[in-house]
Amino acid sequence: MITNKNCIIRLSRYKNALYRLQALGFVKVFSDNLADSVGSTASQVRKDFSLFGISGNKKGGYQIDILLEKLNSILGKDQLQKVIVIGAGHIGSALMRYRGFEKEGIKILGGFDIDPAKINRNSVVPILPLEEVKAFIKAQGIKIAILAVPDIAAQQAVEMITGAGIKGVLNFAPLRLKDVEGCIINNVNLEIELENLIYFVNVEAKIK
Amino acid sequence: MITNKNCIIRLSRYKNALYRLQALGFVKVFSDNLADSVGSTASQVRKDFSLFGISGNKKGGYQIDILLEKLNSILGKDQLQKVIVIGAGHIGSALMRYRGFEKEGIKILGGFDIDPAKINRNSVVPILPLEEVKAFIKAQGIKIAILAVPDIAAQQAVEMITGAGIKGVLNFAPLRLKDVEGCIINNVNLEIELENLIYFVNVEAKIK
DNA sequence: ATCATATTGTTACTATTTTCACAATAACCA
DNA sequence: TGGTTATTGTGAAAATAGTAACAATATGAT
Ligand SMILES: NC(=O)c1ccc[n+]([C@@H]2O[C@H](COP(=O)([O-])OP(=O)(O)OC[C@H]3O[C@@H](n4cnc5c(N)ncnc54)[C@H](O)[C@@H]3O)[C@@H](O)[C@H]2O)c1
Ligand SMILES: NC(=O)c1ccc[n+]([C@@H]2O[C@H](COP(=O)([O-])OP(=O)(O)OC[C@H]3O[C@@H](n4cnc5c(N)ncnc54)[C@H](O)[C@@H]3O)[C@@H](O)[C@H]2O)c1
Repeated sequence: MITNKNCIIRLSRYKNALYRLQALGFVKVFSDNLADSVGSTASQVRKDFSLFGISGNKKGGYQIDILLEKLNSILGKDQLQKVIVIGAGHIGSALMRYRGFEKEGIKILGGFDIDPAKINRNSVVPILPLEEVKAFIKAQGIKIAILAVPDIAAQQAVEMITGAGIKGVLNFAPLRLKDVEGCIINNVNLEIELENLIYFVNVEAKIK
Repeated sequence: MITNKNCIIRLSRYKNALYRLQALGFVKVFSDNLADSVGSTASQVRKDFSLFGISGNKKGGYQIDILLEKLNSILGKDQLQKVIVIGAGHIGSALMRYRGFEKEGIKILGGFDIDPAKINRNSVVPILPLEEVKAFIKAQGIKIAILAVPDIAAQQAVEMITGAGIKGVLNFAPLRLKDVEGCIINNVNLEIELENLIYFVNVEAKIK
């Protein structure tokens, strides 16, 4: 079982590139085409596929539609992925208004907030009171949540939603949440992303 | 010169943890304390420090204030980091309204948009017309930009701002931008982040 | 039908990253 | 003061990730 995060990210990139190639009318693809479109190497592409038992045709490359089917299945794109957002503030609202997730088969079913002023049951993605989140998760069988609450509220929120059945959290609050048994917590820490970028820009500047 | 991105991310985490420890009244810290607070190992902490020539005291651990000074210097936190945002839509606005960057010494000086309706020279972070971006970058000596424009606009936007002196871009558009000589492009691809999380949640579910 | 060629799939190799282990030594204690 | 102990700093080992090489083979050309 593959636990290499970068490898899975590459699979997403291959998938995206394949849709583009398909839209351009291509029916098959070679490992080096695909490598070019995602900025990788042909070896890496074949190695990645090999890890998942994906095979093509000697001299014939890979048939795009079959490849897409396999990648989509690995990535869970053969079923609609239901997601909720906790915290309907700046980031939470931006995510809920974003149309890009739907064409990726990711549907945000609702947002939840403690601030009564944020509640709106009639918006495209309804914003509901936090008290309803547990029932909602259970009723809809939701596994994935995006956490966009202030950092002081994050730990408690995670415990609440994992208690109700959430198995994966994408956390935007800039702190390390305590591991929860049976739940994967991934972080999007934009402060750290920027700090990282700044470091590498400075390093480059020093070389010259 | 260290090019290991994860290592630099860990430095950011150490730094953040050290501020928390300092706020709690601690003056010195041991590698295993620090490891605990960031979810790493004592060996990893000492190795990371060793790579940057940071040393502590045998049996005495590390003095937090000195350590912070060194980490801050490595991470470029000893000077204000000026940033601009291209695209004042949902994500761009959320970022510009976010107060969290300032306490990290990161200041968003302005946003730029092609849509005249978005322009607002009087908001806390002024939103200016895109035509002014080149002059602004040069006048203010800006090196870092956050790109929050629709994907079709992203490539052209990058070329424009790198031409004016931008050396690092944090790109939110879900596509691979062509490398630009002398500029580092890091991506925050939230579709892929979610896809990744979904994969690992599914894998966990299958194990059981 | 045969041959030359292009491309895969996998194994072997290399590089990078993390972990381990322990000598060196500063701090503390009796 | 001398001995004991806790902790660092680092080089060696292990684990992980990525690259290269090439045998196997399907395809298309003649
Ligand atoms: N906005 C950004 O650009 C940005 C950038 C980096 C990190 N972040 C992080 O993302 C998180 C959200 O940021 P934001 O700017 O959207 O903040 P925000 O204040 O705009 O929104 C937070 C929302 O969460 C709600 N909330 C508070 N406690 C809650 C709880 N227990 N349960 C449910 N909802 C709750 C609030 O009512 C508010 O609507 C924060 O942790 C912030 O540090 C934001
Ligand atoms: N909103 C999200 O939650 C979200 C999630 C994932 C990815 N993204 C990506 O982030 C980017 C921005 O998303 P958004 O939701 O903020 O979009 P948005 O449409 O709300 O905002 C985009 C803004 O960019 C401006 N713009 C267009 N072309 C421009 C140009 N050439 N120069 C300057 N400004 C220009 C538009 O006028 C608009 O104000 C997109 O690439 C999107 O795919 C957004």
